[in-house]
Amino acid sequence: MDYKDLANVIYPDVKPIEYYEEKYRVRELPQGAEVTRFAPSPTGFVHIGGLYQCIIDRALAKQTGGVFILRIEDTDQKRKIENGVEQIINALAKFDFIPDEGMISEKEEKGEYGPYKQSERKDIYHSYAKYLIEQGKAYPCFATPEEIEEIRKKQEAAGLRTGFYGVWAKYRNLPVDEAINRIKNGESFVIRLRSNGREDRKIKVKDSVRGHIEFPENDQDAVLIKADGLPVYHFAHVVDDHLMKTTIVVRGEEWISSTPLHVELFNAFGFKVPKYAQVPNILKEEDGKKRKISKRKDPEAAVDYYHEEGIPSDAVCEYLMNIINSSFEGWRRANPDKDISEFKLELSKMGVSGAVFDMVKLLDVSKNVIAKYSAKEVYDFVNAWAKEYDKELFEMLKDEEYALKVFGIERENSKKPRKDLAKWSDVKNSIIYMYERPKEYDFDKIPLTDAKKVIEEYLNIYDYNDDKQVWFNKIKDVAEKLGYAREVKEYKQNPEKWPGHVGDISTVIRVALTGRRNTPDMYEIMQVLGKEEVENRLRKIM
RNA sequence: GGCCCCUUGGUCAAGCGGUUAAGACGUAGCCCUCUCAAGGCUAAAUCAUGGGUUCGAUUCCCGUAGGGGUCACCA
Repeated sequence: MDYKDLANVIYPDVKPIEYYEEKYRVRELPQGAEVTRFAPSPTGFVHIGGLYQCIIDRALAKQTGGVFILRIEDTDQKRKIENGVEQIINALAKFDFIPDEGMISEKEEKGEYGPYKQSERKDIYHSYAKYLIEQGKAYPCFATPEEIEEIRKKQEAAGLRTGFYGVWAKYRNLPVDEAINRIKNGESFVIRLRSNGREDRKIKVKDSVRGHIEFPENDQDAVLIKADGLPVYHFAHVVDDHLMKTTIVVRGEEWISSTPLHVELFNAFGFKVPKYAQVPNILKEEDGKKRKISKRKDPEAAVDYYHEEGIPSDAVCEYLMNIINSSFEGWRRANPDKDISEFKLELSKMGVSGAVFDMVKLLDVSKNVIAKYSAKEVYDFVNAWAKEYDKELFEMLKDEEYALKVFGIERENSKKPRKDLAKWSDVKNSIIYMYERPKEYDFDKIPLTDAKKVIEEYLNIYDYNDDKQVWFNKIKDVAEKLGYAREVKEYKQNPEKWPGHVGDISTVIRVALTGRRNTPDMYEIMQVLGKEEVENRLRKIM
């Protein structure tokens, strides 16, 4: 009885790995092309950190002529939720992340290197596990939870490292025939790596973001295949990324400490180790301390949050790109109209320390992004957002022609478009007065009787067809007639000479029209409201 | 606790042996302006700490502190 017999007892009916090695050929890609992959569990939840990784994955693939894969890591049944894959795909699609290859719906996929859902790759994992067993590089382990606990306690009592290694790896040297007997008796078991590593030897791993990292070799007989027959992450990662020809693994920094194991596994098979880019987490500041942004505590950890708030996905991506490569900001300034995909992302320029998520900065980025949209684009975005999240706004926007005029204020014919919108959820409040007449008026320091006089005078000379210059001169005329300074500058030089200046007069008109003291350009507002509405609103004061 | 990673203004950060230590967001002030949003200008604000190495350290090395990660039949 040898390892081969053992392997045959455990996995009698699987194909040899040569079959898969033959099936998944080397990709025909340009020199230097990167194959990247985003590999979430089907929890239905996309974390902002996941989006961050996707941006890197896609950028690397795109700028090198490579491939961006979406793979689903569903080897843990506990993590699975109904339609989790679909939800992830949809969430990513909202940010224009359409993978080149991999899952495209709950059950469908595209590409030649699948299946792209790990639960459907069981046979493949078994083939590779079998190969390792035949080589004596893996073995069945029958340790019960109680045994494992016992070992751990002994190790702790002795002040040693915990885990299955060296003499502690209880079933590592179990004779083959005994193992076979136990298996035939139906005993539950896992497959563990028979590690060759030594803790007193160092290995150096290159990380594309951090440079070289040195650690002790892995010497743990890590579990490869669980008792349920599904692989553990480490094993699936090695098999999948080898077979899918991944060239660079972008993943969170929590994986750094397991790379020695991964390297050992790649070496055990004789496979080429991919590059690793282990990226920092996005942090949240709380009570002066920084911590990883959390799914449970922080709503902004979920990418859906941004969609609900109406923060354009372009803005979120640009903000994240800022964190990935801070030179992006300068590039954007120099290339205001280029697509984000034209920016050349460089892993070596990436920050390594983990950035605190800054919502204020995001909103600022968002203002700039929105300022570049045309009235029609704004309309389409707002409309789509309102349809889902604000029925009242959606109804308000039914008259598209009018809405386009409203969104065109200080936008459409302006070289310096207004920058006051940061998210679609701000829209209603910022345009409501274009749809509803003011309910109350507050003229600030101007008494109501004076306000009425202003309106009365103004109504006499108001003409819808005036151009902006004439329009403004008429307001100045009203100011002068009522004894207010015609120019703000004059007023500032001798404030005691007048009760106020032209600005106060226009404030009266503004409040009468909109109920607000602060609005965008009043001339444009009046043009959009139209002659009749302007006159009606003004008369209402009287 | 072992191992590993990280540490420049409030935040994101440039820097890669000699700099007045960029820039952006935010904050404050001024200018512009019919108000606001912008825009322009200006200001305050940073190299965690102790040792080395060096003519010279933010930069290189070591220690310390602080933060984070990891030590699962979870990813």
